[in-house]
Amino acid sequence: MAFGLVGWSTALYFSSDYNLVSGSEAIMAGGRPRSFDSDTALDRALEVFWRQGYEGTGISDLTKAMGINNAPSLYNAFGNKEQLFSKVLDRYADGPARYIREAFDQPTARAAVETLLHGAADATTDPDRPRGCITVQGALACSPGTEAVREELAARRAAGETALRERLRRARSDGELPAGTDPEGLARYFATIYQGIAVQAAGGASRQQLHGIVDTAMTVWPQRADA
Amino acid sequence: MAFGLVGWSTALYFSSDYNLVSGSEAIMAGGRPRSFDSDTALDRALEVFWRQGYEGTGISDLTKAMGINNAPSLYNAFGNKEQLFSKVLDRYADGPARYIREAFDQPTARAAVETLLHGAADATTDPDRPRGCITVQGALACSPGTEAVREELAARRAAGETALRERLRRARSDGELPAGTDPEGLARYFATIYQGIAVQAAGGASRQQLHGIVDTAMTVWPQRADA
DNA sequence: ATAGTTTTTTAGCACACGATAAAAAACACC
DNA sequence: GGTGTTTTTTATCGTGTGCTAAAAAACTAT
Repeated sequence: MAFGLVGWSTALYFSSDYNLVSGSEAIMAGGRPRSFDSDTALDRALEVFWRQGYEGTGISDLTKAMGINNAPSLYNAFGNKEQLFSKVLDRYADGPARYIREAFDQPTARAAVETLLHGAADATTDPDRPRGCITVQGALACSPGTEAVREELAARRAAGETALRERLRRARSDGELPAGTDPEGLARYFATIYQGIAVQAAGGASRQQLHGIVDTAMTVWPQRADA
Repeated sequence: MAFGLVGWSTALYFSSDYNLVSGSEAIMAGGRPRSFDSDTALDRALEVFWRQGYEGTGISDLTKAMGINNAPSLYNAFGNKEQLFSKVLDRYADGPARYIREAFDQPTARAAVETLLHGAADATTDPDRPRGCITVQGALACSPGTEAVREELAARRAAGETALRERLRRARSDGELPAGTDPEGLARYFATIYQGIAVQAAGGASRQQLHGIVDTAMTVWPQRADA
């Protein structure tokens, strides 16, 4: 009874979009095969959204870049423009922005922040990719009909800031940071640096210049009294 | 002869757009009077562009907000969308962003930077205006057809950074900053803070939080050895 | 071969975009 | 009151937007 209900409701949920690409490639039971690879298509879509922003990107820009001939194939595979953008953001986090999560693997908070910011300097000036950061320039300001996208990007930025704050909190507990340190304020400061670097990169600043900014920014790091 | 030629060519130049609003109100010789005030109309246009960005703003959004009934009146008064945006940016610099130029009136470079950044914290969170900074969020990323606007904004940001660099250079000459100070790098750092603050404000950070960021950012200020 | 499933293709929807030609309206000057 | 000038109004233009219904095509399983 319970199993039946659960199974039924689950099937009902998936039936609305089980042919959509979610994580890795979906298992297909028969039917005409896709003429394109979903992951590389997402990479192409990422590049366009990254360069042109959400509102600056048209469906035709996407299909052209993704190697999809017609709009219906795109809608069939990825849902509407907004859903596609979300999938693109996930792929961004797992691809070009993977360095962010990896920075938190550093043994000390200071090394984590340094790795994060120098990684940003590199990632936002990668010659093989668009300048800047899609999370910042994807939709900083937009028309009322795109508010949801703007808010999703703001939420993703906030999530990064939260992770940073928690890492700094832990560093204070561990004694890496002085007891008087304000983790919230410090995390906000480094998030501001991060986002400022994204704007600088979008404006044409060189990789070397951005690394210099990071070096300057790191000088605010609180020193322990006994150091 | 010379006067005639000059007068003629001047008239020719102005004849293409002498009815456009440039700085203050144009002197009109006869003709049907404007049904709207150009400066307040520009203020309304500024608000829309500020909130929605260049590409997120439609002509109909503008006419509605500016109190202009029909598109031709807008085109007649301000030229096309791109020209209107330029005039709006000028009005922004003389209005809500006036604090930027005024910050340079401070007696010391340090006071100038402090005034500039705390001014940014206030201006980007003014409850009576859109969040953030139009120079940053107006067109960070855009479609290929809007590249000129993106570049104009980048140029305006670069101009601010240049002014800051020159002020810091002077401070080094004056002895306010140590001889070993790098004015370019320091100016880039503070410009990054400024732009990061704009992103933070667009994302919903409070005024108080932004002032805290500024206080943290100012701790990098180089100390003289004899201080 | 047939049936079932999925994708692609074809064609087009309703609407919004930036921008403009032509005419009507409202003023100044004489 | 007429003339000249400028703005507003009316009615679009051509193009692009995000999106979709319906049919054809390409596969799997039987």
